[in-house]
Amino acid sequence: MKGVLHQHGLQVTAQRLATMRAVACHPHATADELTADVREAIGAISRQAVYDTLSVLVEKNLVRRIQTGGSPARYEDRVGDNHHHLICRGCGAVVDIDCALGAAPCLTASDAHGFEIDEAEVIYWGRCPSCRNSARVTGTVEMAPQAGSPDVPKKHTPPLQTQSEDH
Amino acid sequence: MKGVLHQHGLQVTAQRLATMRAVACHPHATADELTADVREAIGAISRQAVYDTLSVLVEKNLVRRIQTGGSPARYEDRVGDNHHHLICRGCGAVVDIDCALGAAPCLTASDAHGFEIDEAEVIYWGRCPSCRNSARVTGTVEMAPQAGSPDVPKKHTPPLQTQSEDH
DNA sequence: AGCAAATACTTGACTTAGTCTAAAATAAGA
DNA sequence: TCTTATTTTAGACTAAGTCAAGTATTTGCT
Repeated sequence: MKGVLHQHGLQVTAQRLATMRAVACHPHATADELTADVREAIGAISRQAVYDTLSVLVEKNLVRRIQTGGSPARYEDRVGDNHHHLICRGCGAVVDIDCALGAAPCLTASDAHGFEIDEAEVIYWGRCPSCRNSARVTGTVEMAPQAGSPDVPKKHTPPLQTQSEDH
Repeated sequence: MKGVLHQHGLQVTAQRLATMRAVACHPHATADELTADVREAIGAISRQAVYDTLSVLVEKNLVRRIQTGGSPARYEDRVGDNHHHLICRGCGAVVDIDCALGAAPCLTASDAHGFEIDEAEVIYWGRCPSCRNSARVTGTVEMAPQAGSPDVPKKHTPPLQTQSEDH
């Protein structure tokens, strides 16, 4: 792990190592969650140091940043293998999905408009099993909610069940 | 246009009509850009009214919200036809791309993990022709920049050349 | 046309996620 | 060990968007 940093011409610091470890242990975690995790591990770290480390790692292609749908950026370890993500509209859980089409053919757009394409990001949006259930339960109750869609969990304090299901 | 609002049980107001018109004229524009546009059209509108109108339209599936990569949300008119987006890493320009695979087969994930998938969002990341050129020009200069990647345009005041190339 | 109720708009404070800057601390090479 | 370059910290700042209370506009009804 130290070696990886060194190879890329980066100084080896406790903060960086701990941040890398945190990303490895909690795929799809937000910067805030990672900060909390690193704090538990090494006592203290500034928010800024975590952001900085993550940016450096993203730049060096050691970590991938996933930024979607208004929710804060998430980070993961799995780079290089073109895999995609399945995100629950209800609770925000993120699950890895292997590319439906094999290696990287989904990189091919029908018409590139002169662009030089370097990545095809695919995000499947849906509802995880438990959110499907709870939506159904709420739906049967005969208590017509005042306003707002009944299934969107009010946006505050997202449950954050970030779990990876590697296989 | 009034009819569309009416059909969905929404009150017809000048602000809403103007906002709809703005989205139609400027696909992939941000809320701020749309606000500016509406102000030109009808004199004044609050930021909040624009956000509110856009949210309602998104909810009714009359407008699609595209939220990616740290840049502010963008809105477009084209709904219902499963098309994708090609975004320039340099200037943030967004271009519509017809689905490479036909109607909607890209909705099929290899393993849905029990999720009920309702949308597959595909974003192609790359570099538009003009950003490719300017990067090359800057690259030839023998002036080794101090820090940061030489091609990322400093993040401030994004050029916002949001242009749609419908065909 | 006029009126009451429902819906929409305005204003301005607030929140969240992230960035900038300058100073203090730390690591690496001589 | 000393010096210099790089990192980290702290805290102010910014951008994008949300919340809430009060005011204004639409709409359906008479």
